[in-house]
Amino acid sequence: MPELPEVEIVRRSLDEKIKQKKVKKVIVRNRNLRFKIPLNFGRFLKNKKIIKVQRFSKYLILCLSDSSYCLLHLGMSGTVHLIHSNKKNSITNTSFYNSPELPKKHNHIEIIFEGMKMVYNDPRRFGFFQLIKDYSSLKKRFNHLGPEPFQSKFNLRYVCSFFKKKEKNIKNFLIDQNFVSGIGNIYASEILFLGKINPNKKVNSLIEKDCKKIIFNSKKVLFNAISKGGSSIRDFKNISGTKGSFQKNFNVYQREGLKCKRFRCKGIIKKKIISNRSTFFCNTCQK
DNA sequence: AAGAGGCCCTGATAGC
DNA sequence: TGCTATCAGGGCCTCT
Repeated sequence: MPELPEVEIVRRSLDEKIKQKKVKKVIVRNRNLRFKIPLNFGRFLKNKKIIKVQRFSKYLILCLSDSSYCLLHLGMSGTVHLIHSNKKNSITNTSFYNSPELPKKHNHIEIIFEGMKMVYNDPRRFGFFQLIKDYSSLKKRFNHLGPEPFQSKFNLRYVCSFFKKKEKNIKNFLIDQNFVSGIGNIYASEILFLGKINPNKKVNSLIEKDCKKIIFNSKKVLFNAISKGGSSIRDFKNISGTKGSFQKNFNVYQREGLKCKRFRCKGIIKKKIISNRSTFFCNTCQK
């Protein structure tokens, strides 16, 4: 599910629901995620308040009351569920309602608050939690990441200078988090379609106008996706169980063999594997 | 240094 | 029905 827009949707509902809540208890059911959940995980979180929930790129950041942080990355298949209990003060037992949304398998972590708990589910285990002791460690943790498309640092000078002398194709760069962070495999294809740029094009052959289009459309696609509640493919739902609808706005992603949606374009959408990831584009209007 | 490729996992679906 | 192969929204590591 998760590129920047989907993570932002999760962040918003999480922030609304658990802000100012105090962690009463943590249950680690399965420590095996991308990084093994450390043994002190529960102890670290217990009795701390969630001041707010922030996000950078595809990372959720739980800001804790002692100025430490708990990072959460959803990987490919991570989902967050909030389960409300009907009875207060009975958190030691299993007195929570089991939401119909909560999967039976792969519930790794439960963070229990007054009256509700947050459950992290992740079948493929590519997601992770990380405990960060202070702000400078948090900065360091994100050091390798490029700017988000929304940041002013993601500007023409930055993009052009990054592209100089680089031999990789543009699709590859859009999903390269060192270059720009938050764009994943779906939105990369969509961004290139809007700019009429062929995903195979080498970045050192892009002209300034192309770079401008990439910057503009990166913001546009992500912004639109957020405003539609993200994309729900394979039944992604947000925390409240509502689906996003941006998948209805896909121009190319998962549209192999279908007609190009661009006005007057007679092209057919092609699918090509570029650096091991499916890439969709119109080979007529994307030059 | 940059780029290609492989790997970490489970589950859904397609094809036989 | 049941097998196998392929693919999936990400990130990190190694090798050249």
